[in-house]
Formats: sequence, structure tokens, C-alpha cells
Amino acid sequence: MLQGTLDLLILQTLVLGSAHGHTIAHAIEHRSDDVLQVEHGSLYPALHRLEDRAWIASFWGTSENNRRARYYRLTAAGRKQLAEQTGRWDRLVQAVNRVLRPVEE
Amino acid sequence: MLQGTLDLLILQTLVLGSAHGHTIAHAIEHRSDDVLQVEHGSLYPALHRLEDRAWIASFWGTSENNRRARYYRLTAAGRKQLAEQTGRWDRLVQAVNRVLRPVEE
DNA sequence: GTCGCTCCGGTCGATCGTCTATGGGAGTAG
DNA sequence: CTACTCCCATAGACGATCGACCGGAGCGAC
Repeated sequence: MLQGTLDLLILQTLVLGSAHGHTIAHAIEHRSDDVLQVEHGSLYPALHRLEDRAWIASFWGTSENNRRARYYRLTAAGRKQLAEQTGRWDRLVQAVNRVLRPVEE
Repeated sequence: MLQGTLDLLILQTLVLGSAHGHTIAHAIEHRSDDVLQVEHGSLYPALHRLEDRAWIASFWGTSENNRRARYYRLTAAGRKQLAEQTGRWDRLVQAVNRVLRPVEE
């Protein structure tokens, strides 16, 4: 996966509502038509990283399968961050595409 | 910059003809409207990496400023690799965008 | 009851790519 | 001969991802 993108994907996923790790990973994989794979070893460090930066907040709950699960929700700062990172992502993609597909000058 | 993208950008730049490090960096920066910045410390490791993989080949020459410069050209394998990586890039971008911009289901 | 499976959270070490900083040689202009 | 630019190069740190582990706890089959 592309470096730095996971944080963005997680934030976006949480816009739709609080969720726990497993659900977040599945949502990303499903919505990307299984192109993006979210490994455990990447997911949890990312979640902790985002929580440290106060972009998401967590609380313990019970999953739909009656299992103990840590739920995450987007904070106000996280929402702001999501907008910034989405913009940054778009700019980068456009920049790379300009290089990849040269137009006649 | 996005991880792994630099290799792709370099390969694409060399499609237009052989060039040395400085020129490659400037070309990428210029064609991306200065959004992408190519640092020396990233460029040369990338060039050596690509050469190790035989996707580019190098030879010593003289720059337009009469300076000793190492020129790089795309190999056949590099051209093939460019096509593959471009496809991979497109797939990833589309996948991320699907997650970022949810359509009604 | 207990065995095995799935769900859920977590960590650790290795790896990879980038960045900052530093260095040096060689041409050029004053 | 000094200063500046061009060009190549490397070293150390950092940040993010990955693969491989480990633990617990619910659940269904037998």
C-alpha cells in the first residue's frame, strides 16, 4: 500500500460512524474491491498513532458478535485533518498524473 | 512524497530520452508544477536501485554545462516495468478514491 | 466439557523508501 | 584564487508498512 494513505483511509471510514479495528479493515478492503489489503500489523499502529494525535478517540464496547472490542470515533480535529489530507492526496495524485501523462506543450 | 512513486516518475521521465540526475529531478518538479520535490538524498539511491534492477542503464557523459555527468537511459526491462507500475499506480489510486468518495450503494 | 474455529486486540523485528545533512570534485566567472 | 554553481554520492535517522507471532474470549460441534 502507499505510505501515509492508511491514516486517510481510516479517517474516512470513521466518517460513516464509529467502528472497531476489524470492521474498519473490512470496510476499507470491501470498498476498494479488495485491492487494498489492511494488515493487522499496520492497522493497530495506525489506530494508536491517530489516537495519540487526537484525531480519533476510543472506547470499549461489545461487537455485534458479543466480543469485547475497542471502538473508534472521529473527533472534530480528525474531521479537519481528514479534509486536509484528502486535499493533499488529490494534489499529489494530480501531480503524479501530470508527470505520467505528458500533454503536448 | 508517496512511497514507491519516485521510481515510477524516474522511469517515465526517461521515456523522453536519456538524462542525468539533475535534469531528471528538474523535469519531474517542473512537469508536476513544483508540487513534487525531488531531494538529492532520495534521487540517487533511487537511481542506483533502478540500475541494480537493470531497469535503467548508465554511462558517463558531459552535460550541457560541460560538466561530468552520469546519464541514464531506459532499458527494455525498464520500459516493461514502467507499464506494470503505471498500471499498479492507477489501480491503487482508483481503489483509494473508491474508499474516499463513497457512492450510494 | 473440550476441541477447534473465528473474532478481536496487541507487539516485535525486519525492511523499505525518503529526508536532512554532509562531503567532494570540477567547471566558470569575477 | 575565490566564490559560486553543477553534479555525484553517502551516511544516519526516521516513519510507515509488513509478516509473524502471542493472548483471550465467544461459539458451535461432537
